[in-house]
Amino acid sequence: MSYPFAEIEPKWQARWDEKKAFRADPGDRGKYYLLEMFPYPSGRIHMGHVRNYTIADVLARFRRSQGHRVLHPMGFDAFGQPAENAAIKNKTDPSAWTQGCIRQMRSELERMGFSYDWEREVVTCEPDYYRWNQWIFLQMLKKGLAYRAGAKVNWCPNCQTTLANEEVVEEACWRCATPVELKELTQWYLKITAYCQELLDDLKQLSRWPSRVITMQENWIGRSEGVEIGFTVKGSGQRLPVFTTRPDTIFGATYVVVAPEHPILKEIRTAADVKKEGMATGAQAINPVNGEAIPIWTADYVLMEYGTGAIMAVPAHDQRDFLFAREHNLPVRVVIRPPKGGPDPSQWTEAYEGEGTQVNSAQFNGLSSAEGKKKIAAWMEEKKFGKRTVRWRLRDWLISRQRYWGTPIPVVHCQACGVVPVPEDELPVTLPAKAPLTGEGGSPLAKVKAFVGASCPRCGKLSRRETDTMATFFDSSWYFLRFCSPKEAKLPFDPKEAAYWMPVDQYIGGIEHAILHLLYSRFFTKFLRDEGLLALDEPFTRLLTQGMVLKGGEVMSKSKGNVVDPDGVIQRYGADALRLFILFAAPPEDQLEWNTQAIEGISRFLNRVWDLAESSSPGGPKDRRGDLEIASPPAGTRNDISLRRAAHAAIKRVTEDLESFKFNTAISALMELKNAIEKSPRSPDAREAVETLVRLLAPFAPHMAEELWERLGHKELLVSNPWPAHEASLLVEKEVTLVIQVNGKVRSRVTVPAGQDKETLKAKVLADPAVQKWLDGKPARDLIVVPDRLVNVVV
RNA sequence: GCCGAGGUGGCGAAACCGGCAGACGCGCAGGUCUCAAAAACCUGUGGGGGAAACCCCAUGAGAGUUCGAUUCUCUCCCUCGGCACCA
Repeated sequence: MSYPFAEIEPKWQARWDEKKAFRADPGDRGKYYLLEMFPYPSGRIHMGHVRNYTIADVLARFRRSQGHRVLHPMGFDAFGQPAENAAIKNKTDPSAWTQGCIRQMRSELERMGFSYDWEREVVTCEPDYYRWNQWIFLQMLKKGLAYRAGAKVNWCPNCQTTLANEEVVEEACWRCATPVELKELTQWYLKITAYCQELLDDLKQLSRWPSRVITMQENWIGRSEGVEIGFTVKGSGQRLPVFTTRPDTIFGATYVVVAPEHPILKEIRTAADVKKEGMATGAQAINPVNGEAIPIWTADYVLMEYGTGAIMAVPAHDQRDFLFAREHNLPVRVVIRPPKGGPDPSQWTEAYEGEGTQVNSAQFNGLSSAEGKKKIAAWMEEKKFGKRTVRWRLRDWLISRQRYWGTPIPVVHCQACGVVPVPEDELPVTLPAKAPLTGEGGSPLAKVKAFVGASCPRCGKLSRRETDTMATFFDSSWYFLRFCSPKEAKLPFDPKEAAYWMPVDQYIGGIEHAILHLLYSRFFTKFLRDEGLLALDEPFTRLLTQGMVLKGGEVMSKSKGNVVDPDGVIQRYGADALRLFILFAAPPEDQLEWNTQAIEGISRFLNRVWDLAESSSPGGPKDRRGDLEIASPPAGTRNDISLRRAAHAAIKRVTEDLESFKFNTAISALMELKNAIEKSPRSPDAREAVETLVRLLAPFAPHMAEELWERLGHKELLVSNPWPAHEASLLVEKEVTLVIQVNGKVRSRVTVPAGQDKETLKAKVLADPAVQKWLDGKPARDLIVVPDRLVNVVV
């Protein structure tokens, strides 16, 4: 029979709630802000949530018992398109749908025993929250960091809305995988590119982030240093700047390529059709460094959005140019001689992109290409042929969405005054309760007459309210600040509270947010710092990205039909067993394969801990093995300290493992302690060992730990009990068993007093019959001693 | 192609700073209890040889450094994740 988890789990959840046990109250070891990426309220929690939040909860409980003042909040990222789609499908409205989902998820999170300070709950679709989205937007507008621009934008024909660059994955919508179209639209952007350099540089401060996240952000920001070179069109003299990172190859340019959308094509060509894969324009460009006229081509391998939309082609030293030149019979001129192989390009099968020696490069001949790169760039700048410059891959962030369930963008379009911001004291611009939702395109808000009609804040005339809403990534870019003072009414957050709690000491979430959410949050933090509301550069000191939960080697998903519902597992095994399993099955960053048999094993472990503790509590029943009488130990002498030692070794190990997030080995240490107690049930130290086990178990299986703690006769809550400390003196070994190796192979063992010197050991080891046998009469050449561990006899 | 992470029993995984490879758990095998089964409990469990003592092999493959390598260096193979006409 299992221990009664179905009774004790709700009992302790209610007790913790009653005692407000998880409020962010003072502690004497400083603050600790622990945050998980808050969930999108989709209906039910899934195993990914369980894993994410269990990892965090163990840390929260551990830090609390160490005396930290822990801020561990939870909220809901409640705006967004899925709620709108679900509302259409279920003939309800997004607000009601979302509120229902939140209730459901909140109760599931409570059933897991997660220790949140629910008084700080933040729900982004509440006007109390999104008014501050609008406020932040207006500050950005004032600073020119929010702007409207017409451009070709990514458009998802299925979702009927625009997408940010970050939301396009392999040229398809990140949400529904529909191929993305380009559409010319006037939209709202945030100027994240104003912070390019800082977003890149400050990655260096994030030494506690996983390196792959850093790399992904670096690649996404994509800084390249190069030279913008002033080519001109032959005849008209019109400017045609190109961007290159390889100024050392300028003398090898044999043609110029412009993007098919390049505006210059209108000037130099009359024919309207532009062959995408590549065609000559007939026009020529002048290379400023040598006055040479080279043909201008157009091809779609040159992108209008990057650099200047035009390149100088150096087929000898760029593989794409090389292939293009081969195909169109364009000349190849070598200007970097490789260390091996000659400069005859007709022999080449591919471009040489490495370093070498400058040739065919006028006064720069003979220089190494690395030197040539610097000298030629400097020379071009001096001669005004071009200027050194930096280009970024990162684009500004498109935030307009043509959807209903989001934060209204707080501006008004006036015929006379243009775009006019809604005054701050009129915020929030409230989302109307009802709007005609069809999912068929166009902003639903545009069809709500009462919403659209607004008087211009400047001239008072009837104007049209902006009907696009904000991308929900806006909402999640600063929610961690709102948690610091969730009821603040004058500003998005109280700067004093933020100064105390920020930065987030530990952030935990999925790797899928490595770019979007984390980059946007870093941007917002820097902006709010520049606004004087924050005094820090980076919001998240330490980041843990947990691995995915798989079943049958695949991510759990409805379409694959391999979803394991957390609630079902709780009913069958209890929340404590689920928590323990998910921590034990794999290290937190690794993928985790769901295994029903393994959770049976965890359940077995918990039952045995229960029996051990019960049999040692006053009047408790006997253990199921029937031979334990821990409650009334025989009047034994304390000559055997092995169980005490085991208990204190467990304290040390679990503490260290928790510090370094090694939950799986921490749990195996708990299992070892349990095994040790079972082996010496009559030891006079059994009671202390059991209590230690219960205390160490508390962060992992908090309900069982509280219940057993109470049954062991304690009155106070275990959550407010300090974390145990180990007695170092107990762990000092008086005797050690040394491994004896001969030539690096284990041949024997010897038990000796700890800390014995080499000479004494040598005599002992050489006298060992097994060593004698392997020496076979030969003298020992050397003796390597690793203190209290190993002796290696070298023959 | 570039960048990042990784490859250890039948499975999930351990192994501090270069020092007993496989802790802990699952599974499996044998046993106890039972009319029987399940549950629970006990014992064993990397591969090979041997009656046993004990010996040999083994951390993707191959080399190197070292008294000693899962750990450090080099080459190669494979898996997973991210980015990708970025000039």
